[in-house]
Amino acid sequence: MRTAVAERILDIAERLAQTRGFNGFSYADIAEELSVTKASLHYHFPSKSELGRALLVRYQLVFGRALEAIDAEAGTAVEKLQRYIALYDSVMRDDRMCLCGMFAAEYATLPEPMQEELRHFFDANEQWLTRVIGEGKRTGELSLWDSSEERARLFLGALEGAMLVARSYKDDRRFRRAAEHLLADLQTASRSPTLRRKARATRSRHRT
Amino acid sequence: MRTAVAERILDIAERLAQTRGFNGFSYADIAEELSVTKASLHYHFPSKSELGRALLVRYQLVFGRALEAIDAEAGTAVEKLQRYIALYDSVMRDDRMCLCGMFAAEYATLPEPMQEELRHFFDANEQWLTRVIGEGKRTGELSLWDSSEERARLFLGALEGAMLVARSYKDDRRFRRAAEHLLADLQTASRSPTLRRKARATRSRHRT
DNA sequence: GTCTATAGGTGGATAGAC
DNA sequence: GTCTATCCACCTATAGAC
Repeated sequence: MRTAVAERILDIAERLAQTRGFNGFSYADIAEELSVTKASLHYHFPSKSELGRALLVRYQLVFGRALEAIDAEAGTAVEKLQRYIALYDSVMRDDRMCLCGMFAAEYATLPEPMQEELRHFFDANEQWLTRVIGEGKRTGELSLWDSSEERARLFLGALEGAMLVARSYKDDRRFRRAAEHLLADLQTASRSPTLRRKARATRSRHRT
Repeated sequence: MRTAVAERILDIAERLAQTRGFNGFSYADIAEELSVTKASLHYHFPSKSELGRALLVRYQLVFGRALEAIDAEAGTAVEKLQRYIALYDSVMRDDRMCLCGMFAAEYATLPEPMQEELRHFFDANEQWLTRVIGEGKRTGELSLWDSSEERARLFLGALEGAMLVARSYKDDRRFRRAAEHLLADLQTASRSPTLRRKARATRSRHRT
């Protein structure tokens, strides 16, 4: 179990990381906001690398619990995806970027342990989305011409990208619209014969 | 007209910015690669802020010319979008992130002149995409249930996000697949009555 | 234009008193 | 656990010789 001070440090560091990036804040920033010295912070998190890893581990834990709550409470696949989008939306409304989207941009500069945790986050999200989209496919709520996994990857990437761009305009409606349209596409992605031909063509291209 | 040395500095800075971010490289990095001293760099670009702005201005110029070339050479809207995607794909194959996607992540830490140039880049891209998608709509190549502008924003954001995530896996096929599926959605986004109802609902929600 | 030298600041991190 | 004091590496930027 982590101390209350450590949690406060993580809270502040998380917000700074989500707004300015991992390379965009320092121990001095946290220290000032918490009204302690930099040295005190090093007692709780000896290195910034360890602080960053702790941020990612906690973020995944919270995110994972949120996904479990969605599974427990939401009925249909569409409802689940709507609540998944709402998770991202609440981050945007707080003028933040998804922590992992932010770290993905800085990937090349991150210590290896953080890179590993980051991939783990994306893997877990893709797996959850793949499952939910697969459920929706089976129940007939969603109609895709491609695989649930491909669709999950597109979905995740598109949400991250929509956040990224919307932040430059400080316009969270931009994000919400993109998210809604993305979900609408899933619910309707064409059943036309033309489309099915394309799907076959795309799939065969990927096999090569 | 800019000197050859200034161009080389921009080339190196651009690659560093696209891989490590604007806050992820220093004058020392460029100096070492160019085998000159840091002081020499300041002769060409007095401050890092000005260097960053020069990067964005040149990037937009090159990108803008590429879009003009697409307009001149490509026939159909689908061909244009394919070539637009190819622009991003060539960046990915070089293990880079779109410069502007990268800067978008660091937005909060950028000097104001760079923030302005960044929004300008996204605006120009959205306008071009809006026009091309609108063309495809009129010719019947594309079938969307929402506006060309909304679709353009989703398209741009989704490409940026797909790049962002794919880079964490050093897997450019990930990006290509997402891009292909995104385009396929555009070519087919459902004509079903169910969809049209949804479109009306979405539009009315946005009016409020 | 490029160099040496350096200023002035901030980064992460540690030692040791309390 | 938190502090003061300090280290050293690195950052952007400038002065002035060549």
